[in-house]
Amino acid sequence: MSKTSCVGRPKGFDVDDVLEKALVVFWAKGYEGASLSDLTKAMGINKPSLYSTFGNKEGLFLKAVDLYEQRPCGYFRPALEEATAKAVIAAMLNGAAQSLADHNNPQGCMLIQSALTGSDDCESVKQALISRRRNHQNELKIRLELAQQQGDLTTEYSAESLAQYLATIIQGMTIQATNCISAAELQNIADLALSHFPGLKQN
Amino acid sequence: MSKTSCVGRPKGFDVDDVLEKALVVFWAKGYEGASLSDLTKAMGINKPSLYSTFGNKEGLFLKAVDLYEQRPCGYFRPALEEATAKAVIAAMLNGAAQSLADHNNPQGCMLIQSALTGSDDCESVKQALISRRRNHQNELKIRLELAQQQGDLTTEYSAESLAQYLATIIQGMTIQATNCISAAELQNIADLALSHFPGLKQN
DNA sequence: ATTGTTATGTACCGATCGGTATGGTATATA
DNA sequence: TATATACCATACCGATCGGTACATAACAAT
Repeated sequence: MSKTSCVGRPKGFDVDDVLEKALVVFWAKGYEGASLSDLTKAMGINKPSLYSTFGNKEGLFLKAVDLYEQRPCGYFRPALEEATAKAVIAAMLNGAAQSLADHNNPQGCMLIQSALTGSDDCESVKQALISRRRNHQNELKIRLELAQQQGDLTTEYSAESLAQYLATIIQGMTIQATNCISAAELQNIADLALSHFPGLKQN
Repeated sequence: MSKTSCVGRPKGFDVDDVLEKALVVFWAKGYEGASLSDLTKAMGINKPSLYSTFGNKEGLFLKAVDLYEQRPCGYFRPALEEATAKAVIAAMLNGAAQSLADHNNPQGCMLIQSALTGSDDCESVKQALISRRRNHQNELKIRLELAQQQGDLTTEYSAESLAQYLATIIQGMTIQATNCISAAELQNIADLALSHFPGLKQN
């Protein structure tokens, strides 16, 4: 995408590498809680390098969010690929439980907690995250509609309602994950949710 | 409680009144997102008055959180007083749906969103909110244990698990409420959760 | 009216915020 | 080797951050 610059002094750092470092800082401290000195320290570069590469703080954050959604340990997209509604929902809940309990990562979900509140300056970032959350829920709705067509999810409730319900439970789990609860407790929540999820056929 | 000061110049404002104004600002912008100029402007007082009355920003915030939990429109404590487990859970879910949909308030739940992330400076505030969330969940657990003793909640699942599960759903609803969803959608989530809640007997 | 006490308004504090100007340094092309 | 180009380090910018010193204003007690 960005043409490899063939002239001039080469960059002294790997862009993807430092973006991962920035991601962790934003994930843990939020958009406004992460200062530029926090970021540059973690990334191992200084401000002019950051600005020439990523534009500004907001640009860096949005690229970090892109990375967050695309990283291989994400559970959302793979879950959508499961064969049945029950398998999709199980993969979502179990994936959330495992991912949120992973202590190699900051606690909680970056899409939710990094700009839930903030000063007026971060309104655009807040809206960007809300939009991503809604997009996720919509992708889930489309998958559940397909399940209803394929017959492995009842039509007692609309796919939209069920997608919203599942999204709510997962969002709740992301908050619980910030409350220092154990992996077993998170898994227990996932198990309860799956075993009582509306509209699932027994297989 | 605080003895009425009978000497010296009287305050030019009502303490509870300005605290309510501060509460709204913290609720909407979070602890760090709310600046002192935001606060003093909303409260109609200036900084020395704020500091002499509330100590500092953190003291003001904690007193605002106290007020948040005690205000008459809170649904949590009244729900605990309901007669049966099903009535308690229904009151929680319906109360959350109605409260979160009320556009006279900022979106979402102050206990969750006002310090979910932030700079290192706000660690004590974060912990204070986590502690309050856990206390709420514990009060709910105790109520559900009573329900199990009284026989209107099965013992298939522990009261602790069920309290955590309900807390998760409500916390998820508070996030959904920040995503600009409608009152009807929130109520629909509450209805789904209640009709599929584990351990409830049919009455 | 004087005194003691408390509240208020203004102006200020050092620190940090996000962001940038500048000059030196390292590399590819010619 | 000369030159153009891009990166890096430092030092700096105005604005805002949370918090406070100080003088004045308003009240109660005397």
